[in-house]
Amino acid sequence: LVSSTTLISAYADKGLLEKAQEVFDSMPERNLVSWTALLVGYAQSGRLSEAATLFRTMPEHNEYSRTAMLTAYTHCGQLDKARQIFSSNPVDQTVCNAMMAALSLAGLVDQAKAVFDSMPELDLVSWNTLLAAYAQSGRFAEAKQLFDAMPDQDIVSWTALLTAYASVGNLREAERIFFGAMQCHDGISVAAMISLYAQSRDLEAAKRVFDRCERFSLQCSNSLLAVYAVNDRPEEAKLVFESMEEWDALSWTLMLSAYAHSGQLSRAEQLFSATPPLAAAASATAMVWAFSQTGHIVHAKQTFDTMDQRSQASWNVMLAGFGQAGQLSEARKLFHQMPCRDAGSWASLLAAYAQNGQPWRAIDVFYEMNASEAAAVAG
RNA sequence: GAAGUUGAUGAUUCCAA
Repeated sequence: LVSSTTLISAYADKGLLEKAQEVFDSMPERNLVSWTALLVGYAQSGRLSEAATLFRTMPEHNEYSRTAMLTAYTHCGQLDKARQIFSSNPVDQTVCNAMMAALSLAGLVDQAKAVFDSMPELDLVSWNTLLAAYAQSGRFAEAKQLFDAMPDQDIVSWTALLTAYASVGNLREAERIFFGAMQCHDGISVAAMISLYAQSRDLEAAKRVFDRCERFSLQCSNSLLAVYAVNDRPEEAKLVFESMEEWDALSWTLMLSAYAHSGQLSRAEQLFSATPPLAAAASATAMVWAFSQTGHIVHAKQTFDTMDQRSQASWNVMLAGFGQAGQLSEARKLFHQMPCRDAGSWASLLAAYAQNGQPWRAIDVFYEMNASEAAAVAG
């Protein structure tokens, strides 16, 4: 039982869900841990419907499975469902922390603070979550105040503080923290500093930090790849990509969009054909986007049709593609085919009508939304 | 001995640059 469950987790981590499912199916008996491990696997690959089905059919739940499902809904923009899990179960520290993160992701920082205030016990994750919520929403004063009030701080807290300084454009203070106050670093803290330099348009400094810290490779490389992709430097991106020792789905997406951004569509296609299964869904989405951007809506649709796992983002990208191409009836059709819709889907449909001289239909669409969807779009 | 929550990075709407 234990070793099969370990195997499920291992496959799930690598995005090999078919394998994980196979192991799960062949188990003579299962427990909550095995169910949850598989659920998390689907959730992390963005396969929400499969995760939800597992959650519904599993014989029992505990804090682990509830937290996992709550987070899965959050990452797919389904805050309502996350709230439902939260409010219909007994209070649990980790579930509260996850709910705070969910609210923060939806931009509802004050509601996250309300959860924080209601918690009987706070741990480091609770403090860090609220700190990050302030930092990400540009509420610097509150972030700093909370940081100083925390019983103790770890590298997560320090990195969040770094973001807080960045959000108010205080690069000097961020440097002082990164090179001075912080006593240790990991891939994410270095990646944060890289993108901070990139935001202040100092690509040289970004590269310098990267060169000094290559031992934290994957996260730092992705961060630098993103810098080059956005700044139209496909050659430098290629150098980074080829020097990497491991790649995740994001690395592939970044490299593809570096080519796409610079108009090198054939190079993008070439790379796309070499994409490993782990990155297949993300890469295909990037290609759909690249084709739509360059007016190749037919190719975009073809690529979309060959995908066997469609994330929420991929549906939205395709929808936006039809909008840009002026194919409104296709857009509307796709919108109704989508298994679920998040704020981005509604926004894309609205934009499609608005940009094609039919703003009144956009208004109709707007009134079709229910209140929570409208709130999400407004947010 | 196995599973969940927090920090950086990308693609989808609007705006800005």
